[in-house]
Amino acid sequence: MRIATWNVNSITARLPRLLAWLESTGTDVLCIQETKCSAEQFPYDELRELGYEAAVNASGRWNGVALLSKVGLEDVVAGLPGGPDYEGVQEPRAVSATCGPARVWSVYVPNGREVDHAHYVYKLGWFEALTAAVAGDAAGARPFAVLGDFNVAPTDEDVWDPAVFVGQTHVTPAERAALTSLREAGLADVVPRPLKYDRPYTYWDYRQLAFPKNKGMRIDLVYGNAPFAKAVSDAYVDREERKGKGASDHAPVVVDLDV
DNA sequence: ATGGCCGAGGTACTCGGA
Repeated sequence: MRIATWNVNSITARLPRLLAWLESTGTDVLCIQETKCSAEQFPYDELRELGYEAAVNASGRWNGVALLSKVGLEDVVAGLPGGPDYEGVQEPRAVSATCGPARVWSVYVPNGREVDHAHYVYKLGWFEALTAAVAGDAAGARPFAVLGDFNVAPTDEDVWDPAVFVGQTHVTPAERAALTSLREAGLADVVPRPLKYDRPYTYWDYRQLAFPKNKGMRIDLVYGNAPFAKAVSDAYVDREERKGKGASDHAPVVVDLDV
């Protein structure tokens, strides 16, 4: 089974590339972030024609997540149970379902904006609720994984120049400790291989030629429990999808499982 | 080739992204 995660930065803007990519890769399950669409705008029909069922948690121009599956989509939960509000709103940042042999979450963790900003406090609270919500499945015998845009670079090796990020979000000890807590709950960082260069970055800013210069970050992560991690036969970042006109600023992370 | 931001809402420009 092939499972992947991709922050598409608007499913409407990305639809032609998304459909072509799904067909060319034969992906069975895709976790999508930043759909940036309302529930009504979601392209169910186009995806159904390619054989995908969809579970969607989306409410407009910001955020929004989805799960696509060709191998079944059962017991869908929209949202993060026990998750915090931001400015009084439960934002659409999580959706989970059982896809064939695996239980899967698609998550779009809050950005945080600036260290100690209210959004940063929200980000840490969101991680805390996520860890509590997944603890049971993480310790279970069924293959289980949380995939998505975690908005944290796990180590200094996961940013193109650590000096540039000093004092900024995505690299702080508190954010990295949140990832450590997830690992302590039983999830392992399934690190993909890069298709070029030495580091498996998944995000490159649109500005200042960041992609051609490989000024990237690894912030799109696959956190799987032991049965999931044991089944991984390959994992890679599809940087080809970051090329050219009409690309997202994130590349897909693809994981092949023997299940 | 991979090239100096992009997308949504709404129709000027602001917000969010990391």
